[in-house]
Amino acid sequence: MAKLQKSIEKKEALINATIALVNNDGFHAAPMSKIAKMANVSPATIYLYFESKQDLVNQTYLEVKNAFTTYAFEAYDEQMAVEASFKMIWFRIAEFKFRDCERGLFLAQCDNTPMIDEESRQEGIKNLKPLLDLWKKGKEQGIIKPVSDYLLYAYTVNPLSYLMMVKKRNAFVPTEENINEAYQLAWDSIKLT
Amino acid sequence: MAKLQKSIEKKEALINATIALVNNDGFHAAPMSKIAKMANVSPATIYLYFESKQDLVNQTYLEVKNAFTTYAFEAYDEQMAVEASFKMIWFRIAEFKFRDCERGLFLAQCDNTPMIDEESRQEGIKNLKPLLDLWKKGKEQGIIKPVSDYLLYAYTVNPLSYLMMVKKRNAFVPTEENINEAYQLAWDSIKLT
Amino acid sequence: MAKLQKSIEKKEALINATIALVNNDGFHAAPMSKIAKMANVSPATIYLYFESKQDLVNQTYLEVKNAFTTYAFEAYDEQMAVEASFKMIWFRIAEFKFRDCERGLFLAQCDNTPMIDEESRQEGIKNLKPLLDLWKKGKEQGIIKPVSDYLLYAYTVNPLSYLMMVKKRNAFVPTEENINEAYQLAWDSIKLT
Amino acid sequence: MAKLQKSIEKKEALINATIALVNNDGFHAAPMSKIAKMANVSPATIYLYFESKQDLVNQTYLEVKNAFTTYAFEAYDEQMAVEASFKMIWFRIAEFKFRDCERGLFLAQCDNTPMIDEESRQEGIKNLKPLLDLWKKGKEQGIIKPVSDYLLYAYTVNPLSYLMMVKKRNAFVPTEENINEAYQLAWDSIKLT
DNA sequence: CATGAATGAGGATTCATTCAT
DNA sequence: TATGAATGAATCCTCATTCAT
Repeated sequence: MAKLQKSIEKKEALINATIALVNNDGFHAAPMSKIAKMANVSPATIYLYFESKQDLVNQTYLEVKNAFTTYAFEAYDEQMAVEASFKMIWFRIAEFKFRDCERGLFLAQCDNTPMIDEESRQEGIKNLKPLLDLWKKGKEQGIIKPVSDYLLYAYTVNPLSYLMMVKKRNAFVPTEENINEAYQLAWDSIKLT
Repeated sequence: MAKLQKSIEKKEALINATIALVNNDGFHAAPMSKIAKMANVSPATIYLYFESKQDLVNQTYLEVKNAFTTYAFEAYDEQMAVEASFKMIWFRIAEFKFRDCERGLFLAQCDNTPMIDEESRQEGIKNLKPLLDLWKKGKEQGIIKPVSDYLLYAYTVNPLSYLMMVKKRNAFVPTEENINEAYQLAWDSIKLT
Repeated sequence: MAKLQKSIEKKEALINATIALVNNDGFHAAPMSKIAKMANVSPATIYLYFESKQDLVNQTYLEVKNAFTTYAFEAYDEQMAVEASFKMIWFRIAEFKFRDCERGLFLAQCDNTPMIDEESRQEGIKNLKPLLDLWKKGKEQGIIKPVSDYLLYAYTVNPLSYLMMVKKRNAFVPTEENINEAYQLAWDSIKLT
Repeated sequence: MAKLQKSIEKKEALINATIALVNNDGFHAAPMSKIAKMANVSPATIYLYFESKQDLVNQTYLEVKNAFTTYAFEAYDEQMAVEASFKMIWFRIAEFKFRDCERGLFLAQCDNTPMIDEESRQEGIKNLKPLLDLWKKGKEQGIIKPVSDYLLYAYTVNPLSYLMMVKKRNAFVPTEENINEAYQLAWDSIKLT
């Protein structure tokens, strides 16, 4: 229906505005009035879709996190070999982050900041299940080091957040080749032997 | 002199309060009034030591970054072998971060947020020179992968920031053994062969 | 429309409050909070109508200056003789100042104080054009002394500001007769022969 | 004594600083700290010489007003004819104001602003006695118009304040000849016949 | 006398949120 | 549903004044 459609579009616009503004200035410099203006909406309208600023940010986080993991695991197939699976997922993660730079950056800032409710954070983590399953299998098969998932995450996925950051600041803009190198570092880090 | 001493103590107290409050609530929820209260001074007093809130945060960042790198490179000796050097530095970094958790966390938040002036950020980066020198040597000697320093940093030092974060949230509190594992992941990631 | 009407009323109320408070206490003792209270609005509301305190004062000045000159020159007719014109304008000026004492006083304070932006001051001066034209004609016809307009202004219009001041302080409350005398002083001052 | 001397110098410096700062920015933008700095003195020191900021400004006013009238009436001689006396006094007033521009301006601002205590204002007015006496004599002798002293003041002395103002703003810088013209306007204004 | 450090009260301004329409 | 206007609470910061030395 047209009405529902418009409603969804407005919500989308608000979420996009939130991402853009929080990315540039941080949470504390992204006032509701600016978000509203950027989304071509009255400040009051935001409260038709979100309960509060916190809620807006939380939902934005979840929305992006969902898109992120959906994309990452879209082609995932439990039948594939561990290393191949990991490689594919890792590259899809990288692809998402570097292609949709704004969204990737936003996630990074959420993950490194007391900006998101603990509840939403937990919610976001659930999405990673396929990756954790894969790691479990990898460990069982003696392909991946038998260490905490937190360590595996810290050394494979999280570095990409850092690289996003420096890219955003134009300190280091990674090339295709750099991405390949990065994958190698990630895999060498966690693979057994 | 007693006066100078007191002055230094007050500045120290303000910096500590800033770290604590920014860690818990983020920049946007760390008002000057709270910082003042926590440091047992009047809000107006802050402005005797710092020009503005931004200046306070910048200086805090630099202070901590200095303490951090000073500690990390304290025992560094150019004569040592590359791997041994790296291991020592890495462990000192880890030690600093996990021992002085608050400061480690504060740095992580500064590094992943548009909270710090670009100028101060640049200033902070300069301190890493010894590590960059070491990597250069390592690459020349064929011990470390010939990739950008940004990649090496992303896969050795930055993961520690992530681990700090999850520790702070009590999601995963690393043991001594975990630290050792983490080092192994870091080294395996960047070493050549 | 009712909404627009209310909006205008509110702006009016703010301007009136500004005039009253600046008159009594001077710019430095007319805080936005007091102005808001006197106008029966929240401090924040002021910023819906004015960009800043400076803007509020500038606009108030221009508003009053406009009302003032509009009134002064309303009945002005270029065809009239110079002396008659001058007399009429002078009396209208006097009438405005003494009838709407608050506004007259406010202008006087603005004109004798570094309170108004230079830009707004220039804007306000433009309104005087009819008087300057009249003086030009008077000089050409040998009726008015051939001296700078600044001198003519200083000896005809500005004295009224001074008289406002002393009236406000209840030092000397001019009667109808005093006004007539004042006019005589003004005219004798600038007329030729 | 050297000590007393130094004390007087300090007070003088404070008064000069007050004049300069109030002239440029108005009372509200002349903080004690700036005044202290300009006088090369600690803020606390001001309070050894003046009870409060208000007291400082009041005393500055009286000091300047005294200097002003002292100079104006210095050569006054009751025996002289009325017109000659008036001319002399008027020119000394003009001379003071235009030579010591800063002080002249300061007086003008004090006289047109609720900046000075009523008490100090009254005190300052007393100094004008010689001029009032002269006017009285002039009226008795049928030389000066029989109107209120306030009117006479408004049309002879006060215009000079206005001319100071425009000079300060570089709108109109009076020449020697302009001053002579101004005197003529003043005298024509109040003289009888 | 003189001061630099310290501060409580208050200033302008902004912001998340609400309400009348 | 959508809004522009409105606001109380809070934010950063300044200032006149005081106090320990």
